[in-house]
Amino acid sequence: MTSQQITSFIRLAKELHFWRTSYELNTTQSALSRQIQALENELGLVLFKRTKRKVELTDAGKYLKDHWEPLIEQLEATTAYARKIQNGSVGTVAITHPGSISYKLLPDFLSRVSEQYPLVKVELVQLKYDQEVEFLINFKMDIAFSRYLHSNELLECRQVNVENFAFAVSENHFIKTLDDFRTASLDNQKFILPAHEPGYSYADLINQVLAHYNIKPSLYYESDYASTVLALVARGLGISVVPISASYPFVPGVRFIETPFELPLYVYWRKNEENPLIKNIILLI
Amino acid sequence: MTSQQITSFIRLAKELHFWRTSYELNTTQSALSRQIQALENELGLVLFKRTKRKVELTDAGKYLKDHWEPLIEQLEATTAYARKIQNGSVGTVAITHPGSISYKLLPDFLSRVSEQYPLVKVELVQLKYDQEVEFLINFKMDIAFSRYLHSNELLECRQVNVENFAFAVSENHFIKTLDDFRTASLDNQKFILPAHEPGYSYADLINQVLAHYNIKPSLYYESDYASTVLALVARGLGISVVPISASYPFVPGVRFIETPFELPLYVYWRKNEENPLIKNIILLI
DNA sequence: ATTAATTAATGCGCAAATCGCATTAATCAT
DNA sequence: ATGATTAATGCGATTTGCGCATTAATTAAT
Repeated sequence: MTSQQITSFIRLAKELHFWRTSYELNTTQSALSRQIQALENELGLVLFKRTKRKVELTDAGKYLKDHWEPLIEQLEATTAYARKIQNGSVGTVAITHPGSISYKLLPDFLSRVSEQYPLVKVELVQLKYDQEVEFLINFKMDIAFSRYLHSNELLECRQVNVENFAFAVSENHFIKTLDDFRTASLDNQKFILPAHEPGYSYADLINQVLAHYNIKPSLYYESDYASTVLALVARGLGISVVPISASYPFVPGVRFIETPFELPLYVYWRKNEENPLIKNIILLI
Repeated sequence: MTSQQITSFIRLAKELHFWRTSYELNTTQSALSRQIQALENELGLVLFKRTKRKVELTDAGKYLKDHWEPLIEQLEATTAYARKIQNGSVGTVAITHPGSISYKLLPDFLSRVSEQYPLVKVELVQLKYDQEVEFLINFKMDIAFSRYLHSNELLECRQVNVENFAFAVSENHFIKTLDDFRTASLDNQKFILPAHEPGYSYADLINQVLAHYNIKPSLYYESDYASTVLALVARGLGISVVPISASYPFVPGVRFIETPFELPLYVYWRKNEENPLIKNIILLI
């Protein structure tokens, strides 16, 4: 049984005229006639009552006309969907990202994704920096935006952009400008910073900033999540150093003081990624 | 696209082994390999990732395996049902019958029908005798059980059985035996009889019965429906003459007095009936 | 009643597809 | 390094499918 036979049958069942139907199907009357004969033989069914003059459906033929048509449509819809899977315009992509980009860069990116690939589902996760590589390699994540410079043979890496660091201080804090950091004494100030593990690029960059202003933070809270950090700053619990993009949403009670120090953002993915969907998404970045 | 290709694909998608699958499908490995290739080419899809050593599904292949299988099953179920329609084990038959056979003969017959053809639906109607032929010819009815002897060129007729007439009298009526009909005077008795149109066999037969007992009913109610007639008799509104089978259900308040007069039952259907279902049902009678 | 027109089936020849056999090439296990 | 496994492929034989032309049946028209 061929899909062609079935579609021919359905068309003929509607037209009830061999010659006209064969013309519409871009074939000859003889071919159509024999296709239908073959179908009837194979199924052991008489689909049409034919005279030399008229063609009409049998009861069984009527039934099959009604019930095959939606099936064939479904069949075609299914293969069409499979084709979308294959060319990567359908599926799910898991992305991990630092909290700071969720205000501007990530939404911009996601709106481009859903514009180009409306059927694609994106799973967003914020991972700690030390899990990023592992989750990519284990296929738990597909794409990682990261502030950190990882070097791994299995991963590809590109720098996405650069932005400046900013101090985040409470609105009421006596430090209000960048100059205040140079002049004022900061010995008693608490700092709220991400986990400080030497050898990791992000921590190193923050240290550079602090060092430039002669800050040696002795007391601080520790958090890797921008939203948490800023909430603590707003409550006057300390000063933090964050990417300036963390200031995009209005954060009540927090003053951002931009520094000239720069912070890159990287994106990582598996080398030789085979999934066409993920390849497509990466091309969008 | 062939149904064979699809079933081959599904089997291979389960086995993930060309040689074994081809063996199960009673064909050769080369044939199967090329079938799958042809399918992939036609659809523009890569269904399997093959190495010389291993076969595994692509994402698109996985999707199609999951979604094609139920479709194919439905397709087969559909043709199977169509085959039932063709051989007449599925469909609807409209039957008209006199009320009196609905107690014994008709239920017996219907239980044989639903035993042999469990999927067949039967529509039961009680028509007046003068509509029976018309409705058969107009395809409003398919089979007619009738007490009447119609002669029509387009119809076939067989006698189904013969039963006796019986008088139906109220329980309290002074007439209690057949002898009472010979001896008692019945001049003032009301009779409840079907429409009395001369020339119709059933009416004639009843007249014969009445004549034999020297009854000349002058006053009577008229009804063609057994259940109505008996209800009137039970209320003491008159005497009736009915087929003895009308006594099968317990009819409170009615006494049946069997006579030796016989009454045939006929069955009618269209000559050269084409519908295989109706032909099958008629064969059951 | 005869003729013409319509229309589905069919015989025939050719082209294309399919199949099975045997072989090849890649991969895995030992 | 060797042998075993396994999917792809070249090749020849067969089958299938198509188009053309014709046939046969039926309807419409004269």
